[in-house]
Amino acid sequence: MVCTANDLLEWKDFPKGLRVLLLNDDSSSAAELRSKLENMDYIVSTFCNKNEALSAISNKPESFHVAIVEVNTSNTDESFKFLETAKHLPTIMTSNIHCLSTIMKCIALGAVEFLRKPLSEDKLRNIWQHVVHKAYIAERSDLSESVKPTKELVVPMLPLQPEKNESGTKLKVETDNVSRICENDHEQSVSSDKYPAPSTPQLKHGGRKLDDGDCNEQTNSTSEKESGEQIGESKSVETTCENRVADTVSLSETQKVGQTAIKEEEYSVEGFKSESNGSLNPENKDARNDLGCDAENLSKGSRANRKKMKVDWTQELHKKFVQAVEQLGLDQAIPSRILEVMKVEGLTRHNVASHLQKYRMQRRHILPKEEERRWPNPRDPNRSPYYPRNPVMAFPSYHSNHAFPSAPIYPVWGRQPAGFPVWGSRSYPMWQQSENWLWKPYPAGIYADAWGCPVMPTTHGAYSSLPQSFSGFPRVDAVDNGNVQPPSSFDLHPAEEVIDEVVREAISKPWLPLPLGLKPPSTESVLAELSRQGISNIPPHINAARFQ
DNA sequence: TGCGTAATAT
DNA sequence: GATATTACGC
Repeated sequence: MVCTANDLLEWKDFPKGLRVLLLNDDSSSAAELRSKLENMDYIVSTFCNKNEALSAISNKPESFHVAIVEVNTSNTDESFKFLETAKHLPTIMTSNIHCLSTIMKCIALGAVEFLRKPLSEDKLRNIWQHVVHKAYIAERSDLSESVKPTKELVVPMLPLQPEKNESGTKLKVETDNVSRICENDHEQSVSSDKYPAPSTPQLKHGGRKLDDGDCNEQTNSTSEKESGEQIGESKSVETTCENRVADTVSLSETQKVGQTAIKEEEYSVEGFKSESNGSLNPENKDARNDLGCDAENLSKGSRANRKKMKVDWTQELHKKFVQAVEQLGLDQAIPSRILEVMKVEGLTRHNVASHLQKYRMQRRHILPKEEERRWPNPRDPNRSPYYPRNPVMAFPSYHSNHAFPSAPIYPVWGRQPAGFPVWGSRSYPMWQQSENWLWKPYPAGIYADAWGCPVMPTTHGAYSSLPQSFSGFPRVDAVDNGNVQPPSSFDLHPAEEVIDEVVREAISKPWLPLPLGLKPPSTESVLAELSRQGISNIPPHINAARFQ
């Protein structure tokens, strides 16, 4: 280790006195560079020969904190060898070369940064950051098996940084920043030398000032915020725009890309899509909060990236939801249980609760109105008391723009004004109607979700396995109160005469939706009946519908 | 801690 | 305006 964290702690006036090894074939160029560095109170040792430089390093490793090596077309191999040999020394490559492969190779061989010429003072001034980074990384590596918090390690270094920390508050902000950085670093790398120090920070952080207690929105990307570049940020007050990102190439860039990709990784959940980057998992909220000021002050785009994802209640997802509700029964359908039944990864109890809320609202407020409209007179003799007044929501309005359901569909039956027959309970509003909570009519080949056509339970098992609305004929009074009660045995097993009456009515009035509890006839039986009646030509749009 | 509902955000 | 999310009381 060239320079340890402890060394830094004891280093007054850091980075003054930073010892720089300068390896440059071109003596005039070297002299110019040396002059600049010395003006920054750095101690420069110039070499024009790789072997001499390596020898010096070998003899007195402590003599150098950082190396600046000139690469040109004639000495690339030499430079590469230097990198390979002096791995422990943070080495910055400088060059006029714009060849990406060369740059990449340097970085791959351990160069902490590749600076294109001309070298601005800003670039040179900040070379010390690589020393800090290296020291910190190495220290952490040594402590990899200890529980020593990274914050403890780095925070003491802060006072060594510029005098611009004027107040405790400001320092705290910066401290937090650094600690977060450390944590991020910790996530991304375990092996220190594997990853070079961050590229010259000021080049990417715009004019963000340390003493600006507020976190300005001067960064352009989240990844920059989250990368480890803020170490020594205080040094980057005077930033020039002349050599921005394109001038600086280092693996940090690569790291950041990967890191960002991970952070922005989307959940791939059936029926979900993300409107913003980030995890669907709302637990990330905590992570965001942890970012505190930074998170709160990200640019608008970044903020959007961190926005909690909205769940897109697609038809498929809603179907799962309703199935879960059906399975549990309305009174048992609480968010946590629905969540369990749905088994949709990434979906949270909150998501379900919200959806359940809407679901209930629709049941409670819209359906009764619809029912009133359809059955204005409660004493209507045609109104069978055995029809539930509040059927479960069958066809929500949302996602009408989604593709047709791939799920099994119910056949159409009866003739509707629009020419589309439909199965369903008479107590369901006709779902082709334009009420906004209903599915908008499909242009052709009307399909409906399975819940649009509840069927009589085929078993008489435990009540809890069946939703009231589907398990027979819930008591109207109970439903009207908004308190759905388990149906009585009568509800579960209506008298035969009642069933007969319902069936008779269904047969005599085929244009009405089927009441709850009646299954549509099978394809075969329909075709057989039509054939028996001498009807052999089936309209294509009916035939196209998938009969079950 | 989880639920239901109202308020707020998108 | 519709819907999702969040806040809040229970």
